[in-house]
Amino acid sequence: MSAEVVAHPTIALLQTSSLVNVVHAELEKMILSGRLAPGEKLTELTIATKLGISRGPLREAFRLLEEAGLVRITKNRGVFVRDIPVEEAIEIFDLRAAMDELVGRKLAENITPLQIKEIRGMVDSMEKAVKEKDAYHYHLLNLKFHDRLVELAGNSKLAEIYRKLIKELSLFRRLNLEDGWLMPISASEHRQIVKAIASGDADAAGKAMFEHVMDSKQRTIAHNLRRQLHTDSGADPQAVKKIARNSKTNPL
Amino acid sequence: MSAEVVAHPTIALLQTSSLVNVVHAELEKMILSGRLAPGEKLTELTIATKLGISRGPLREAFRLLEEAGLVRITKNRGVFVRDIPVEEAIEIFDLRAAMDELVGRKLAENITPLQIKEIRGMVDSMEKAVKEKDAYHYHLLNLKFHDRLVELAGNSKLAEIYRKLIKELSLFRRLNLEDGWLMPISASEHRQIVKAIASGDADAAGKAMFEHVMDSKQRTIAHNLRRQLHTDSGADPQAVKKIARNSKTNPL
DNA sequence: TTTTTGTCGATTGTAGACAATTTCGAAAGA
DNA sequence: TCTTTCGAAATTGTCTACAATCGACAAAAA
Repeated sequence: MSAEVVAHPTIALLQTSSLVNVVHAELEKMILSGRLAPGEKLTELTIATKLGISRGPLREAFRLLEEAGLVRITKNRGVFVRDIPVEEAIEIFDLRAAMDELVGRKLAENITPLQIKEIRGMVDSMEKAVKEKDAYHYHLLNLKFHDRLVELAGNSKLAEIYRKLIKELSLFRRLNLEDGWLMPISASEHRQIVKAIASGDADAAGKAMFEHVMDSKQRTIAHNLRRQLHTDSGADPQAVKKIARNSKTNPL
Repeated sequence: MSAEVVAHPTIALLQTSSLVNVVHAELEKMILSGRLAPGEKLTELTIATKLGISRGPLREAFRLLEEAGLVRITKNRGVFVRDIPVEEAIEIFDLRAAMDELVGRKLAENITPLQIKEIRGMVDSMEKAVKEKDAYHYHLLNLKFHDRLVELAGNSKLAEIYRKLIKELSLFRRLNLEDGWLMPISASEHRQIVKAIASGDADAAGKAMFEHVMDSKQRTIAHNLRRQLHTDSGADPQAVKKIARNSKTNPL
């Protein structure tokens, strides 16, 4: 008979993680944290040497990142951290809004009292961060809050795709971290979302989630356009206005 | 000044497609067509030799397929065509239903008369296939119909993810091709979808799309369970019933 | 000066070799 | 007969080497 499998952490790690997995995770972390900036070139030999591995596994990790939308691979040119254009960010926000609406509906119908307590606690933490004007901590809590909501909705495929979208989005909005003045608004919306979910009103919960994401989209896009106007003085104001308008009137 | 770039087909092909891309496309085709069946092992050396390439590019192609959810890679064990479990198929259907509802809403609001004519033509073709009892042709037209609808919805990210989901689903439901007796039902639902879209009623169009996918899910799951009961005589009827019930009462 | 062409260095694409691990069958033992 | 053990063959993981391609700069031509 087979003996009971006792997972020793180190052994389990060796069994599951190849160089490809480790490198993939490491690169993803570096990209999402911004240590590798959008547009930056990832030279194979440089990175491979830095990590102490050969180019083979690294190239495999690159392919994983490519399919996930985090890097762009151009033949004979190399690998670059992807730069998400505004249009794509808008599309992702619209898609996310739709998915989150579903999450809200689903949660309003199925959430347990214990889970309500849990997410209410997360909102409390976020309001605490607002009071302390800790934008970074708020940012992390915000991500965790939405991630947990999607997880609780009970469709793992939905959660998987949602997380992928969030990762891609973070390539676009990282520079948005500093807009601390928006935290109070965002926080009150979270409070409202939890309230709607707890009330069991699917329509209200779905609407609250949808609106929250669309508001977040407005804030992010507007902030980004403002920033672009500052840096690229050559930007076409007409085009910018057009994008801003579309981003408002196309809720998907 | 820069001369106009005239794309010579062969040169363009060489510039864009590396071995990895070609092999990736080829393997995907083989998986989706069923020539490589779910659960089947993909031995590196065998395939590399058969394709006349080395293992390096092949392994990179495997990573692309892995991230797309078409194969599963287990360390030191190898690469296997993924076998989509019923639970996951159900999740995908639910997700698809939600996405298609959005597609319906969006189309009802924005579709042009020319586009209406186009999709109406596709429905005509499908009804023709029904009359001729050409299940295979109907299947292809059906895929094309839904793909086109998503494309017309105007959110490329949505379309991209939708297509990915369809590919994964096809790993589950290929065996469903022969349920020819359901074609008339499906076809009439298509007719109704186009009608709702053309009427400009977003709610109706969204609902028609949603219901169509959920019906399709019911048909597919039921057919699959029936089939499993035939082959695996050891299946637990209780569990089957439970799955069937959940698949009905959890519209996401 | 401006444009074109040629060459070199750097980088990516692919192949092959070796090491590490798993699989499978045969032999030994219960 | 069934289980266990052992080892060879098959397969995957990783590395190194070589070929193909690109980008940049210098030299030549207009």
